[in-house]
Amino acid sequence: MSQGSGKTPAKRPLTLRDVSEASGVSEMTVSRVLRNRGDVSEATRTKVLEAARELGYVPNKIAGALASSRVNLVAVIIPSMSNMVFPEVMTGINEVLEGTELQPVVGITNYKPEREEAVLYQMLSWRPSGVIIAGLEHTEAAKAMMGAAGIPIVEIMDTDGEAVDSAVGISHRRAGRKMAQAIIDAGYKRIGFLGTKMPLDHRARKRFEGFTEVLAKAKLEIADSEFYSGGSALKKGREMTEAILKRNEEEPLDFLYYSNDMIGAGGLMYCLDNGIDVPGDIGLAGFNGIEFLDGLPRKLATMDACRVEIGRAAAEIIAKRVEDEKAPTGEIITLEPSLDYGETLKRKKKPL
Amino acid sequence: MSQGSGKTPAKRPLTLRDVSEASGVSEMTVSRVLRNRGDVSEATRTKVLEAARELGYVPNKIAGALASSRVNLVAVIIPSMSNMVFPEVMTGINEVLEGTELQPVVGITNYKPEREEAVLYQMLSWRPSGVIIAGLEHTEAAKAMMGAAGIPIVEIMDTDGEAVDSAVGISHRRAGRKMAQAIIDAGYKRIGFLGTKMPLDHRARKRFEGFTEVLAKAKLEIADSEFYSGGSALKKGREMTEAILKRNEEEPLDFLYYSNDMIGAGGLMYCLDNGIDVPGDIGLAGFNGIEFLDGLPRKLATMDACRVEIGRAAAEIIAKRVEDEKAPTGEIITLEPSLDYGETLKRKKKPL
DNA sequence: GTGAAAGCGCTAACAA
DNA sequence: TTGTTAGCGCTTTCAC
Repeated sequence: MSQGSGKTPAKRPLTLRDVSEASGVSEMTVSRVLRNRGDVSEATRTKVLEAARELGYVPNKIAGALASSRVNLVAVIIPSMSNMVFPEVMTGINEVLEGTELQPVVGITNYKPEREEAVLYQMLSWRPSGVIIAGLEHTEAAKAMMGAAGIPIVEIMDTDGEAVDSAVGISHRRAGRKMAQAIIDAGYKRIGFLGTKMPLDHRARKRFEGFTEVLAKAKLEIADSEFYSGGSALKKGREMTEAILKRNEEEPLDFLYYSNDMIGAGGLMYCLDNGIDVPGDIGLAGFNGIEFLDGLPRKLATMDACRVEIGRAAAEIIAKRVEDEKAPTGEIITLEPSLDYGETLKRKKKPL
Repeated sequence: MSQGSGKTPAKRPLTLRDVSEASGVSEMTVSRVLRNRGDVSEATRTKVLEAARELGYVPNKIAGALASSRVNLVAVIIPSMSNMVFPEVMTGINEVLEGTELQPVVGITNYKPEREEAVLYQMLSWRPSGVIIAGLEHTEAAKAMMGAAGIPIVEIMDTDGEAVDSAVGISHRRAGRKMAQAIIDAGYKRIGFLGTKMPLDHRARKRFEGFTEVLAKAKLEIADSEFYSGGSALKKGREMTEAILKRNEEEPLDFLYYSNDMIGAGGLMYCLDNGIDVPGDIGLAGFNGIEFLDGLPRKLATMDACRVEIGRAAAEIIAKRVEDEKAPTGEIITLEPSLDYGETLKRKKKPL
């Protein structure tokens, strides 16, 4: 059976040569069999496969990759794994890569540019076949590395800016604008903003910019805002909502725009627990369109960030480029975020 | 600056030799500088570093790993990334590995043994320094591979069974027993069970077994049960709760035990929305202790699975073994799951 | 259909 | 402190 079970003590890892000797077939042919390359007679193929299984041989990809200068790894570099959004992007990436030889390898940056640079460097040192990386904002060094890597690079989530190579995402500015317009159309006037205290979350920033821009055109502005960092987002949503509402009792807010669905859900619960009429007294909206929202007592208005689709499209770009060296570079795919009114944002008062 | 920016067109990836030529220092010494190994004069060190930066050189770990037969990768093989529990395990693993040269590489199995086997094979073919893998149940082939790999293997989450090498986790049987005892002590009698339809989730199964075992000792048994698969767990929790309660109206249930916190949260919301007195009319409990629960209108009783701690301990075992070849193998660490009564499970009626 | 020779880009071990 | 010589385990290439 396996190397460990009996005869041979597990010391030196097995090599092709061991399989070659055990099967009486040359290393080269063993290699061919194991990779399903070239013509090999059924007889030798069987001999080799048997010997390999018998020994418990696991090929050494390090050596293989060095010799062939082909590495079937795709580096995926994202800020975090704990906020529901990136796991969904991963789902999309996996869906596509499962149909290929390519394997995703994930690196986490925690929204820190210098960490991103380090992770990218580590990843590139394994000479992956491609890179999928969140965002368009990177250190100069990171951009230089990606520019010089000579492999397909896909920047995801965001298309408001300059891509190194390809990009797939939504315009967060546009998402912010769209939400602002819906809120204005519904007749809300005193709008509060609640978000994360993350100067480095460029996408949240861009949404905010688009949002305020449209408000300004309607002669409105954010009436008050509240920021948090760390902790249970649901709980923070509650707490911030309570704080911002209490702070504005003399001149009450009539809408709360949350920078993500989780704090939005917390806010919704706070309102419901306190008998606040949503969306009558106050409207609410989040961002992301996480599946989770379906289970809430009332469906939160949100805007879908097309996460799975972004993952899929990004992986497809890489797969295509790996398959065909001459596939076009610099492809930019802008998805359209869709607004879900849920049950916490009134529809437009009157048609335009 | 970088290779791409100007003079040299990005074609062949840069090698040590390029840096060697650019700096007029031997390849060997360049290698030493880049790895901070051995004594190198400050002068040459500077020359080399400058040349490397100038060219935008990124070392080739494939070649390095092959030459040194050292790979600073730790394979982490887990069933899923989308249920809050494994991201937390990852947090623990990262915390520890960040202090070392080691890098985690994650593979996802979707609770499928054959997928696990394939992922393991892929991972081992990169000759990682260690493996952290969820669960104690694997295919025979997978166990053989791990046995023969000659690297530290840590099976995590569960300690009810035989480990290949080391293990860190809780006893899920014990967790089930403990929860059953608390429920019985609180005086509940008609207990419903709600869980996932996942024959391959061995840990859920073991909890269930421990749970029913203790009920049996108290001459009780599960009055009814409900299972789901896929979809929004929160929503499913609601739906299943409604279904199981309606189905038992003539002889009402007084406790619902959920196999995870997310469906438990859905059930809690259902009860609150429908004016059911929790934990008076009916008690509720989940499993996992996810941070998320803090934001609910009422804190759900749960049992902490020690996820971050498990990740930390597993990573520490690997790190120790990598550092010291002769560190002991076969270490088993059993953590104690702690019961959190929250606000949905009454305390014991009277002291024993 | 099969095998032999020559590296892939780096590092261990030794020499200078 | 620095350089030289052999590989690491595979695949490429070319010969048979």
